[in-house]
Amino acid sequence: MTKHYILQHAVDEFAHFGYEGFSTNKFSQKIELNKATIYYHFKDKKNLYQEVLLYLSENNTDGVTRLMGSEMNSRRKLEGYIRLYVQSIKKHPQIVPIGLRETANYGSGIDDIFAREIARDMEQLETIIAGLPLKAKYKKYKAHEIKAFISGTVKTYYAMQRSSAFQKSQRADGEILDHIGSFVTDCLLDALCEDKGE
Amino acid sequence: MTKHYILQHAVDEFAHFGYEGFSTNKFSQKIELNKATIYYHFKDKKNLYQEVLLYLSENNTDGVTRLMGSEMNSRRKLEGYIRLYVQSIKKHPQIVPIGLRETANYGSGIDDIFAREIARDMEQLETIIAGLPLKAKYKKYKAHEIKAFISGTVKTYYAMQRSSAFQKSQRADGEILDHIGSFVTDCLLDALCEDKGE
DNA sequence: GTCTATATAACGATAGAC
DNA sequence: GTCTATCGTTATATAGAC
Repeated sequence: MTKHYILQHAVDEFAHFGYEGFSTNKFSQKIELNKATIYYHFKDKKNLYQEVLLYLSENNTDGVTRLMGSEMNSRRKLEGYIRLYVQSIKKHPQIVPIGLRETANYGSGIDDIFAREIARDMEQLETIIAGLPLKAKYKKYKAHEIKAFISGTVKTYYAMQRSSAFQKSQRADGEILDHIGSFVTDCLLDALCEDKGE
Repeated sequence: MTKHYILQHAVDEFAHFGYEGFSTNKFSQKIELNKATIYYHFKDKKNLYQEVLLYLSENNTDGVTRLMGSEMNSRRKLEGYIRLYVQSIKKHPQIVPIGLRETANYGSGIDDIFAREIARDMEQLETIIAGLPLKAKYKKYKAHEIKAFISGTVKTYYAMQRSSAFQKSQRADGEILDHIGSFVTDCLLDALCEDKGE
């Protein structure tokens, strides 16, 4: 299906150049399809980008919802939450640059549907945290700080490892992401939770 | 001085729209200066952007260097390192969106001078970490993970608080940044270091 | 559903008057 | 040092043939 073909390649193109840097001219040439064909399948550039965002966020919330319904304790649920996040980036590494740019735009390009998905994700993380045996000094922190820790650290580390400004370790994506995922999980649990609590 | 006037406003414009989204036409109208005047003071758009990056990174490395030469123990030095980072964003909040987009670009727009500054910063952080009484399980982590934690979490949290997609707390910049700075500091020291070590 | 051809606007950048 | 005027290019988007 042509529409799917366009979408798949648009994910890479937006990840590489960003929304403003994305050119329909160059993109159509690169994927060897006429520009008008793209406009037949997608209303405009903005619509194509929104579909890309939707495609990248698919099934993420489902996994977390399944996790919430499980019998695990809160420590395991937080581990699972981070693992699901890492897995989503393994599946679609384009989430990293696209997500970082969205963060940089202070959510100006986020529509209502997306805002609601974000709110739901934040509520689920909030629930997990509420079940943790938090040390007293960490009780003032909520889901926002933890979310910023997880997504900020994982994306930044992945981008650093892919960056030309740092010595490239040339490790595979999966290895890099598992590594930083473990760091975030260990760091969070060791810092925030009472020893061997729960 | 006109050149400084242009630069000051360019910082805001690039922070708002990104490099590709920055229009010399609109920018010149906004600051009520002729477009040709801008091109008299700056060779081209790329040069203006590089000067913006340079302006935003001024004096940051100096503070860290001063910190390194002090008599503090490594815990205090790490606290100081994070505080200096937070202060640099307080002084120039535009670092957040611009920095996030640079990270998203995997360092493709970073020239050699900048790459060397980054490398030096990383070495200094490495030295601080080497002096910490790390728990055995954290000895495998280096400056890259810690750097990603600090800069990723602070920037992401600040952007989230400024974002329309989240409930805005309407706190002032300084308050937001001190808050997340404390979180990062506490979290890092509590997780990584042996209790009351050193 | 995919193409050719084109409309219209904005882009970055510069020549030259003052 | 700042302006007017304009160049050449590229951008997003569409009308209409097939």
